[in-house]
Amino acid sequence: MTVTQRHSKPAPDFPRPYTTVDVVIFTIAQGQLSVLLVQRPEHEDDPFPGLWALPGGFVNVDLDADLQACAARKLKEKTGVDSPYLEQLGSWGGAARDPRGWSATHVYFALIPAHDLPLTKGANAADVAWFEVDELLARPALAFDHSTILQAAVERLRSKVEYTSLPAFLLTEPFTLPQLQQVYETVLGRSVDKSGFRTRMLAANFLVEAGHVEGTSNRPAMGYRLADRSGPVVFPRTFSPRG
Amino acid sequence: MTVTQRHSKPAPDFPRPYTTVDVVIFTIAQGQLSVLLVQRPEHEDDPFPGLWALPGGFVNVDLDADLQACAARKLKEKTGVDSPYLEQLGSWGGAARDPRGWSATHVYFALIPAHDLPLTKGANAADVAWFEVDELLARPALAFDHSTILQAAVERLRSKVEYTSLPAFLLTEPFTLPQLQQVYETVLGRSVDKSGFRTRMLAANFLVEAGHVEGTSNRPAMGYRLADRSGPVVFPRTFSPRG
DNA sequence: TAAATAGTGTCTCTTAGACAGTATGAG
DNA sequence: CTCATACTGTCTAAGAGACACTATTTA
Repeated sequence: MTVTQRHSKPAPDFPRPYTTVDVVIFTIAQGQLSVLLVQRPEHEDDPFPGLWALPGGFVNVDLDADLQACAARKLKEKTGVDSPYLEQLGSWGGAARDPRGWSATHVYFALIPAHDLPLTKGANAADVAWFEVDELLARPALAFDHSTILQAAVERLRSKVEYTSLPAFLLTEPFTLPQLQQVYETVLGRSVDKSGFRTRMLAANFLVEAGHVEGTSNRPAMGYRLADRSGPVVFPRTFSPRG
Repeated sequence: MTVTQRHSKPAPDFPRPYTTVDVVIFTIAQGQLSVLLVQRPEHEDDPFPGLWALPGGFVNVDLDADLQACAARKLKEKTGVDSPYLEQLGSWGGAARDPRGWSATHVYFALIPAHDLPLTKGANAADVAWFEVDELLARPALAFDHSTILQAAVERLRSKVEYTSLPAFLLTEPFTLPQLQQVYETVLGRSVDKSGFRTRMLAANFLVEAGHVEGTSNRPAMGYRLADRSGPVVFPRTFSPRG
């Protein structure tokens, strides 16, 4: 895809900000909500050398048809995952966030199934690793304004988990209701009543049975798949326990 | 504010997309949910000549400290309103949305109190007018991808109105509960039970009494102001009537 | 007193939450 | 058998929705 200058005069010759796309990639690793980061090059002339940052980079106007495609490309490059849950989080732009000048980044957030990539340098690229979200939030030290962005992403995720089926996208299919409940509890950071949880999930009608799954031990549980992988289901209420 | 090239090498010399900011400005005009549009110049070489579009334009890297400031500036220019409710809606970018080339727009949405600007050309600038949202959605004919963006903005607004105090930002203070209820009903397009509505609003604890307001006729009603104008309050449940 | 709008009381029914119970597998 | 985990039943209390009622003004 190339930029075509059709029968229109060019846009006024304003100085243009840098345009980038960043992706906040969540997974459950080692039983913790985790996010994928890449390490900035150590070269002194690069901004934030050696610091960790969200995966992302400049929009390529020849490769990327639109912003979502650009985000999907970057996600594929870092994780190999092809069709995860991917939604737009927002955009951050200003004069101060990048020492090279005025820049704006379009941020997406992705959920991918539990990844066994250990919490060390990754396999696909050097200097890629999973980090536990809670540790990053406690000691924010990411490049650019990425700590702020990460915080917004976690807030959005935790808030949506209260009333949607989003956590299902963090599991490989088929999964069991106890597994799903565990993911909810991990993300929310609190326990949830089993009976109410099951009623709620089944009433929302977004799961289809997929035969019994041989658990690691004891009684096998029913396995489920998502009826529709295009997006989460919204529950009429929140999970909040009684006041 | 100018772009400073500090002790960092410049960013790689990728072609940069155009960067714009657009604002979806809602108000209640003539008892209808309405949005402010500006007419594109008639000049043949301009994209979408003569069509109506959302107010917005290129980011000015010298004037605008960040995206939000840019949106606030554009809103002030068109309406004179200074500190409305302003939240980010999202961003749209791609090769196809502007004939002049790859572009990305950061979209904000604003709520301003009922405006008496008639549904004709405005006072501040030529070619500015309020349009009823429902008519625009029924016959989408805006420039660029602005019909798509408007639809997303209306969906976001209607969805948030179900469980937040957002409509209060569409009223001038002090306002009465019946007035507020009327705004909810206008935006939602359905009626709401008076008793439940009052209980809910008062329980949410975001209103402070401001003395009785002389109504246009009959019994005067209590006037209220917002306890906190920085953002809406979130209700624990939705407005949905019983199934 | 009538009309109009502001504001309250009350009943019912749904349902979330809590928790105790039963079912079904492994060893 | 026991133990562990999957799954179900039941009680209770909060609160939303529906609607009828009272209150306070103008004309």
